[in-house]
Amino acid sequence: MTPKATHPSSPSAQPAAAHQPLVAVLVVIFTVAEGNLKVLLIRRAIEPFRDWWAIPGGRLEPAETLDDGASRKLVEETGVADVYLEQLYTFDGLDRTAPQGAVAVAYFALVDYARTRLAQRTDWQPAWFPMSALPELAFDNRTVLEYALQRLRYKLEYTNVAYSLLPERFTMTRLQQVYETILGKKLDKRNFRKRMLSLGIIEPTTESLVEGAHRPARLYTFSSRQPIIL
Amino acid sequence: MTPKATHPSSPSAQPAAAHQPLVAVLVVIFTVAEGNLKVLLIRRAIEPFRDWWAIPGGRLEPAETLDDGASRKLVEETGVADVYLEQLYTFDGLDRTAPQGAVAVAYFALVDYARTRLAQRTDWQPAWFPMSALPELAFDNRTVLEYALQRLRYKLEYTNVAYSLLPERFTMTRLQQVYETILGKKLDKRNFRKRMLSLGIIEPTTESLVEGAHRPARLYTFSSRQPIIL
DNA sequence: TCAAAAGTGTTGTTTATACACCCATGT
DNA sequence: ACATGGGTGTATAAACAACACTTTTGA
Repeated sequence: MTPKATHPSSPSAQPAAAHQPLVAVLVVIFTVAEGNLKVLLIRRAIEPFRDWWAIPGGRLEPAETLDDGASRKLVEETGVADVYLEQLYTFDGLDRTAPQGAVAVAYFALVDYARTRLAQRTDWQPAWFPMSALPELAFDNRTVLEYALQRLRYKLEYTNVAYSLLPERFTMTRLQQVYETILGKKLDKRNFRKRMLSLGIIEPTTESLVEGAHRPARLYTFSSRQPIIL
Repeated sequence: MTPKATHPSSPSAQPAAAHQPLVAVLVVIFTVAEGNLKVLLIRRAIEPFRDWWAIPGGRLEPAETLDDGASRKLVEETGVADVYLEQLYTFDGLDRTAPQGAVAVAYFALVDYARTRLAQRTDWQPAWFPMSALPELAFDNRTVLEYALQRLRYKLEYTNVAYSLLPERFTMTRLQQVYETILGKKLDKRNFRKRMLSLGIIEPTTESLVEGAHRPARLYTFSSRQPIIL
């Protein structure tokens, strides 16, 4: 959803160019891999905070909407489109190097690790970091990540956004692991299965996955791959 | 809460001044009065949409944060401070008169009608409108109002934000009317009282209010006048 | 036949809903 | 004494939490 609007000009408005804050978009990209919730960070190539890790982002292109800018950034960094992407919050810039001020419109996205192909750039070095082991971050990007994580945890409880973290077909255990990883706690297997099925967010397929020296696991799919509030 | 952050400059960043979108703040100010949920609108004094009704807002002053700008607007229009005020969403400008684009950071506020003193300005004419009988609005401000109303309804269910709509002391019936007005439906009196008290969001005082030819009503206060997630 | 993960039901507790009468007051 | 809004409890249904054993497979 991207409603659009703008402001009435105020009588106290300044001359157009003076002190107009810069606008940037940030995209917090989450994935679940190897039992960890991971976030994509890039290494800054320029001052300020040169060589520090930071949330990917940048300025809007001419005539680009915020949503479009966020989508573009996401594709540039990971190669994926059509994933869950929502506006998170708009932060005041702490970038003291921008004397006119800076405003960062943050988004967050959920991607299936297996589908991502990170941009290979020597100046940029995008890489996944576990949320539990973050490096030191430029600006106050840590605050942004914590805010995004909190929002993700809430959304997981009352929406089907997990669809964006998993492939077309998956086992119930795999889905449960994704929930457990993000929420940071163990869940009861029977209650979890009951809930997922009774809420109708996933459906069994006729296929199963033979994986090891044990009973094969039924494969499931999401009933909808559009965001749904339960 | 106002976490702050900014962006890493991108290698694809444009020259600093070109196509930089304008930033404005919008403040959706709600109150409950006369059995209606009302919103404060102003009449635009300038083009575009001159003489149309619109959500109050404007540009930031030099070195002003978004939260500060929203607070300032709120005080300018209503004279009240220390009320519930939160960032709502950032909208893409549809203001085609701004060729470089425009971004509107929308906030919403809840005020006690009895405490407000509207600015008396001939060029500005702030006035309360029931959400159920809005005039035609400038830009697509209607979308913003609907988004704000939806958020308010959600918040009412799982927070104590109603404190910002009522005076220090109030009757249980008054509180219930506020909920009913905003949610747009009748609530059961006994269940409502049980819930408010068991969640601990309000507390009885020793006082009561003698009002008419019937039993006096006990007065209550909010346990906290800070926002609390229940 | 053993190890490993998949799969499956019941019970108790908490939370939400529905619903009707008595109470204190002013006129 | 009556009209007005204030105030109270109980029974049912629904949602959630706790908990242990059997099944299917490969080695």
